Amino acid sequence: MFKLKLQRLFTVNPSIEGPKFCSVASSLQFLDDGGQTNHQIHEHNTSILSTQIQQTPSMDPRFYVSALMNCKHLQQIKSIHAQLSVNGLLSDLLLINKLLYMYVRYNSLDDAYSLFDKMPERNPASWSVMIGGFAKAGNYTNCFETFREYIKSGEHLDVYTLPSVIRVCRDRKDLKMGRLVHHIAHKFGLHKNTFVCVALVDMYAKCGIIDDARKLFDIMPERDLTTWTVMIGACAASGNANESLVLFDQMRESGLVPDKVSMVTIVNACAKLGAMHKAKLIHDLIQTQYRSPDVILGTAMIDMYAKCGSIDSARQVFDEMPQRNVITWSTMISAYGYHGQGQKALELFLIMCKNRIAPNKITFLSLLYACSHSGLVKDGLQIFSQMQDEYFIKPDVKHYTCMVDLLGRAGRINEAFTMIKNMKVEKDEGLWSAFLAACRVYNQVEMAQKAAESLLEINPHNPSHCIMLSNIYAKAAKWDDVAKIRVQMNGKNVKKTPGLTWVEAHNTFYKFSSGDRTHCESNAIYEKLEGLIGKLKVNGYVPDTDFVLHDVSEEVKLGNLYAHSEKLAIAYGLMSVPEGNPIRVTKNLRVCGDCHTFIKVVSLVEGREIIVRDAKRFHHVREGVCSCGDYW
DNA sequence: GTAGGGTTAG
Repeated sequence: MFKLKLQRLFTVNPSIEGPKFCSVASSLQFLDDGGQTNHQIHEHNTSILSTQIQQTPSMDPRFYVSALMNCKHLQQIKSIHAQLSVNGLLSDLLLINKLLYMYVRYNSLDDAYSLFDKMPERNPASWSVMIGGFAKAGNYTNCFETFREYIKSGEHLDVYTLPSVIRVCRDRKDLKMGRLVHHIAHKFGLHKNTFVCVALVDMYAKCGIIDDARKLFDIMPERDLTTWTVMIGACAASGNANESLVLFDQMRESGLVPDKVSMVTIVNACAKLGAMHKAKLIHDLIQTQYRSPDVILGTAMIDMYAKCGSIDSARQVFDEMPQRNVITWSTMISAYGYHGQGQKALELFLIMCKNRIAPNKITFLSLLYACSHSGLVKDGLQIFSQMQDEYFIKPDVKHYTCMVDLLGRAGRINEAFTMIKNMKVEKDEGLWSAFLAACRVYNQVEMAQKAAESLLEINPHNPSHCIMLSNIYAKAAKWDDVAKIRVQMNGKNVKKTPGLTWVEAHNTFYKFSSGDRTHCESNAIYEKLEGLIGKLKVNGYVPDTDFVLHDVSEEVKLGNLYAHSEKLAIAYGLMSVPEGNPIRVTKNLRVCGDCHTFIKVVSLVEGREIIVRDAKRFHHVREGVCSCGDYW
């Protein structure tokens, strides 16, 4: 139909060629795309179009502008470019800028630059399009270089260029350049522009300078939805998701209504925090505003509920979503993984394949992770082969790490080591750490030493490697070696990250550190804990001092264990969370083995469900049994 | 011609 119409038009107007032809063709295509079926309207529009072309002089640059805008292929742009050359129109700045813009839009930066380079004169738009093009393409060197030329050229700097350049600084985490651009913005009086400020806030935040980001945010003359959203996301990214929630409320109080993007940002903050009470409130808010979430928002909500400990709510959101993509499915598979439901992850993968959703690298990573955390060694090995043989996805170091973890947890240390030796991709810290952790569980001191040496070679400054090796020596009672590492660590000024646990009660979080006495009900908490441990011992709980990692006497070891942050948090949870409700606990590190046993016995003796989110996964503990199957 | 969104090993 479309072809026919074009042919007819061409017969009526044989003079139509090049850009005019493109323009007419695109317009007709547009009419077709609009589902316009009325034949008469078609005829009418077609005739208006041809009359216009006949009446307008062919040298009018406006024609070429509209023809350019209608281009659908790079080849069309090039053909118009050639026509402009022939007609001597390459001195029209507006037209060249449009051409430049189209080259950038169709990712042909070489064409764009060769045009830009030859331009006899340029205006700020020319610079901005070229620099923005380099920025979007991730061509940092050319972006900065062209920006430098722009500044040097003495041409007026308008507001459009800066955000692109700042975004590049953000992506490269180039704080030095970022500060320089900030300085330039001041110099040209553009530092109060909202677009510039938002880009700067985002840049500082992503470079880890959250204080500078916040200062800038606080003094901004006007804050729109995007500004707030950037700041809310920045807080969550810098580890202060609680502040994100505070800002979100302030934003709403200021009269702004969150859109989908800001909802996604706050949903993420909630996921980071693991705050179930907030998750429900935000879900309600989303439901009042939208009939159903879009793919991105829905996916974020699945992740939020999963990370807040409710795999059932996550699945419900998943089931109710009108549209899902590979990321949605992968998110749900990951969720089953860190909730220790490997079998469900595998089942979901089968359904996903039946639905003809093509899995990607991350889907497989989530599957392998799920297998490793549920002890499904055979399935994991099979998935690993399937990924390569059926889907032709090459494993990267993360997939190998999962495999090493899978084999290592199952005690198949030699197989894991063979895999590491034979793999063709570069080995990193994570890979060796996974292997080292397995060596530690199975007391393979010599293998552990190999791993630790590789680790310290890759990164001599990472304290956790030193701590891990010291833990292995401690477990093997090699106290001399422990002492040596401790001395090394002191010399390097490396310290162990302190363990912290939060418990959710009275719609808020209470934080505990090891041996904490800062809570106002501290005395009662210790009393509760003491009574609890007495009760537990009667039920067969024996403190496991293997997990105390200093060379101290048994008595002192017991004392340290006794006041671990998770024990204090759970004691307080028992006091303050109403009976019948689960106790929700979040720990910044992984739960130690003794605390894990403690939690299981508490769940049995007190008849309480305890949901623990540690640095890597969830433990659902009920009636003395943990969902991780003691396998974490 | 300029700013903000989802999954991922240890």
